[in-house]
Amino acid sequence: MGKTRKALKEALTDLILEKGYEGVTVQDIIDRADVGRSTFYAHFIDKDDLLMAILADLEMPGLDPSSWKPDDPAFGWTLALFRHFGSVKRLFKAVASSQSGSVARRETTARLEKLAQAELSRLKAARKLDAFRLETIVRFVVGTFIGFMDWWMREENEHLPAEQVDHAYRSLVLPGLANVLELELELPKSL
Amino acid sequence: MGKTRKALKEALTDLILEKGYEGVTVQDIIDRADVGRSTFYAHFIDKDDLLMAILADLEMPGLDPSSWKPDDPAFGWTLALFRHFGSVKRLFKAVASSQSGSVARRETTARLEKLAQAELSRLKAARKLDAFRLETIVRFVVGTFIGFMDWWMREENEHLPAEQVDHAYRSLVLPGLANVLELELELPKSL
DNA sequence: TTCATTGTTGAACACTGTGTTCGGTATCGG
DNA sequence: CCGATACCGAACACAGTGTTCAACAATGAA
Repeated sequence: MGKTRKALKEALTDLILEKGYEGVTVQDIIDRADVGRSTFYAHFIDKDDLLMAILADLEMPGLDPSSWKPDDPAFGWTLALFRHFGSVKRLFKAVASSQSGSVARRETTARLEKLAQAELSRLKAARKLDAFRLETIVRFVVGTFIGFMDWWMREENEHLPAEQVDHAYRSLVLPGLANVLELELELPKSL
Repeated sequence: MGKTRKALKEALTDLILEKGYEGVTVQDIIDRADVGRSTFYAHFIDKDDLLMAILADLEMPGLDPSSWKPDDPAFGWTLALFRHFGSVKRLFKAVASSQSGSVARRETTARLEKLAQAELSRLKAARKLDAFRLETIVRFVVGTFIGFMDWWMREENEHLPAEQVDHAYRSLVLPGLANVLELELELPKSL
């Protein structure tokens, strides 16, 4: 349960979307959640801590590298990722928007990097790469993914279906991977 | 001149590198610069304003789209950009590191987007694109560029020559562009 | 030199926001 | 009804911001 915790998380989510993370004060949060000041600090260390709790609510389910099969298409799971984040759009916007900044962003990035890492070591082509190049590629894959998420979450693009975003992502990112990994990947073409 | 202004800019640059933008207080700055509190506010509105002044010091010179010739190679100027930012590494790290956050980052991004925009409208292939796809591509080019800069500025990668960073950037980014623009670009291969 | 201008100083202040403390109240299972 | 647990909110100490002001220093022109 935790009715109070939930109220606090919802309050912060709302407020971030209204005026950005930096602009929200603890007072704002407890007013909105209708909760006493000391109660807030009984549940969370500070504002950042509450943000992390919200972040935890958008865990990525079913994106477990251990469930991948050897001949799944390369990076075939990106659509599922876009779909998942799309389904928790509101939370994602609050948590990963450029305003809420670094805290949550680092977390998300780290998780995605593990995914990409796993995918690359699955593809035999990655064997040719030393740790250094591998890290470059991982950052490229994840950085662009986050970039597309940011772009998708902008008001003008919100309405786009996950399929279209994924298609754009793959059109722009996969060719570069194919190039450096010396792999053949199915490339979508027109944007 | 502006001896005081200079002292303040140098103080903030130092301090950001030491403990991150958020952690620096106005008191820290004026102590380091050996300047009175009121003097600080006589010169700058606030900490952000001072940061912007530092940012202005890394203007990108000679990267003027109007100097490009019609048959320059596509995106041939990225090396010059990497070189330039590399030459003001210290400033760049202070100003654009993930810690100093959004303010400066937005500025830099906006400038780079203008560059990329200009380049795309120079390439005849861009004619086929509507504003929507064009914006996607611009964000991709600039987002990845900033991503590479971030990566380059990490302690472990600092020593890399601009040429190598540019090579990695082009290897990963250009193929995607070639794909969606239906262009032939000279692609560097191995990372 | 004298004088005015311009830049600088630092103490004092009001203000906003943080995180803690504590006595008191509400709620609820047993 | 009891006691445990959660919650309340006022009060507080603290850190940081941005402003104000009277006084001081440096410069340079007349």
